[in-house]
Amino acid sequence: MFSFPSTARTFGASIQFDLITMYRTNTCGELRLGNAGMTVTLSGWVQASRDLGGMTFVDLRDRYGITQLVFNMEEDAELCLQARKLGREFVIQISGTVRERSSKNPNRPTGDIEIVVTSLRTLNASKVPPFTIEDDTDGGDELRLKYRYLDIRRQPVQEKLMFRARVALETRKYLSGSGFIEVETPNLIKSTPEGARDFVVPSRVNTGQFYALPQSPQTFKQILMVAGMDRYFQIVKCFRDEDLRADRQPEFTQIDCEMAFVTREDVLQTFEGLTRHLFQTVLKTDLGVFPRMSYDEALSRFGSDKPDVRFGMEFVEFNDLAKGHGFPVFDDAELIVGICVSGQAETYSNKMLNDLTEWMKRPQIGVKGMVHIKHQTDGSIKSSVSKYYADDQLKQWCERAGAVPGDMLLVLSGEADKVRKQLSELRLEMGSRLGLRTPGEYKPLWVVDFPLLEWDEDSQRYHAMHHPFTSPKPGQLELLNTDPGAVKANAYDLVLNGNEIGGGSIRIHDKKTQSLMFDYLGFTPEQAQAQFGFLMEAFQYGAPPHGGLAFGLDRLVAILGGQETIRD
RNA sequence: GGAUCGGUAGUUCAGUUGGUUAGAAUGCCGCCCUGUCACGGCGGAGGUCGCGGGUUCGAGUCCCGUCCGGUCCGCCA
Repeated sequence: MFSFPSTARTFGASIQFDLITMYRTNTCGELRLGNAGMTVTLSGWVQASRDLGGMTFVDLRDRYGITQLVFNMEEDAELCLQARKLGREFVIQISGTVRERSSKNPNRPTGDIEIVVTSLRTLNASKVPPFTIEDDTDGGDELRLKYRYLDIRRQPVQEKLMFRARVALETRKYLSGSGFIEVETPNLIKSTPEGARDFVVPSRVNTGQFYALPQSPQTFKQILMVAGMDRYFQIVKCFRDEDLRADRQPEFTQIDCEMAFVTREDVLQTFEGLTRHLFQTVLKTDLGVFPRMSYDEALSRFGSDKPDVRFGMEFVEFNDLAKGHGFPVFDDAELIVGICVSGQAETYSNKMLNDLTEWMKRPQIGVKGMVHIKHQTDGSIKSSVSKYYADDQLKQWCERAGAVPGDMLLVLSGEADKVRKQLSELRLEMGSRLGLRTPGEYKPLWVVDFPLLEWDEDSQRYHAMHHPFTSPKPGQLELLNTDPGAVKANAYDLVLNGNEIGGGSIRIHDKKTQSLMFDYLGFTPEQAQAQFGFLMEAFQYGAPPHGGLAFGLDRLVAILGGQETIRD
């Protein structure tokens, strides 16, 4: 594409060191037809160059856009030859005149004009980049990370960074406007394990001693409530030394908030407001009033504590209808539960059902088998369990599930907790396959009344489901001794399209209850004192009732931006 | 910690049952081209097939080991 010998293009060969008093009069994204005739100076990177022989076009790029430069052999041969030498990603400065194009490019905001260049200066040459700096790059993930500065030059990445900044700015605006004060909390702290492994930083002064990096500013924000800050927030890095996943990073950012003298209702209203504000300002979408659902209800209707409520396909239980008909798989099962898939009785062939069953048998899900009942459009029943149940009996199943002719039931059975999880996966998969999880549709949901404790098989004891500072719902503390698993916490999660984007609780604010909790969770008084003594001491100096919540900023940004992963 | 998939040209990938000189696209270099914008046409260069060992007349291909990366499980209040 370039007609000069490669020696002329070696790194730095043509850098000019004249005194430059000004780099640009405009950016590469702002000139329009109305600017025609203006003399301008632009600086930026060479995106691409097209040498047509008699004339050469160069696309000049910066953060704001791309502007086409034109060089003509007949008008200025020397300059045109100079332009041909430019390689990709050279940093150049040009001056010239804005001119209306004879053939316009409707795909670019600046596509109606071009710059007739009268002077060209190379500010810095560039090696050929290892991947193309285009919207659809040819570079793999690893390469893009190694040359992150080149990756970020790409417009889609720049847009994502700007988008994230905008979400953070709108968050600050909203919370500041609601009386929240942004406070920075320490990063080099004493280890206060919260379930995950701590990252650790060796101390230079005390050899052999280590600082921990915070997994969240949880205890600090509670201290700030005792300190009378009333309303605190922070957009803060948190660190957890655990293995990564597509939606999980060891270092991530939270919008962390805490409020004093609030009930659960106050907290939910405040952060419903924040979420609505973000969707309003960033996506121009009104989320309306967020529905609420108890943890127990979410689990029995959707098998998940973070259900995607963009579509129905709710769980239907069949224990009474299924048992006692000689089908051993069902007779032995703790729970027989299914979903009704609308209009698929005749679309889903046996092969498709087999493939689906194989998909469900993968170790990640691990079902042993799946029963289907097709309510055919002619009113008949086709089922994999016809051997054990009469058509009339199976029609009762359909009736319970609200299945009309043309619908299909998919039924799983087994141990209750496990089978709910499995059916939840199936529900999401069917929702995706049938296109019911509409991109651009947003259905928020508060999941409330989480259990306070969770049984852990490994250690044979109860663990805090949220964290040990979460308060039980009023009047439930006494249940701890009789039926610990039934105690509900004053905790809540904000769920959006099947993603947990935030979670929080009303906290314990008195030493007695907090000690009781630690004791119950298996901390000895000494351990509790050593790890959380500072908090319990603070609670003795007039700790106000308080509660709060934390959002995962990157997950929120990913959902707002319609992304699958939080990586970029 | 475990399972699994991958590593071949600058880059993204293909490579059959183990068999001649390892291919494509794109990028790069050169020549031609005055309205391109994924410019076009012609030509060219470019490879330690991740690394080490083994089987074999012969290994990109099969086996063992190892390193690196992805995904999933465990883990992640």
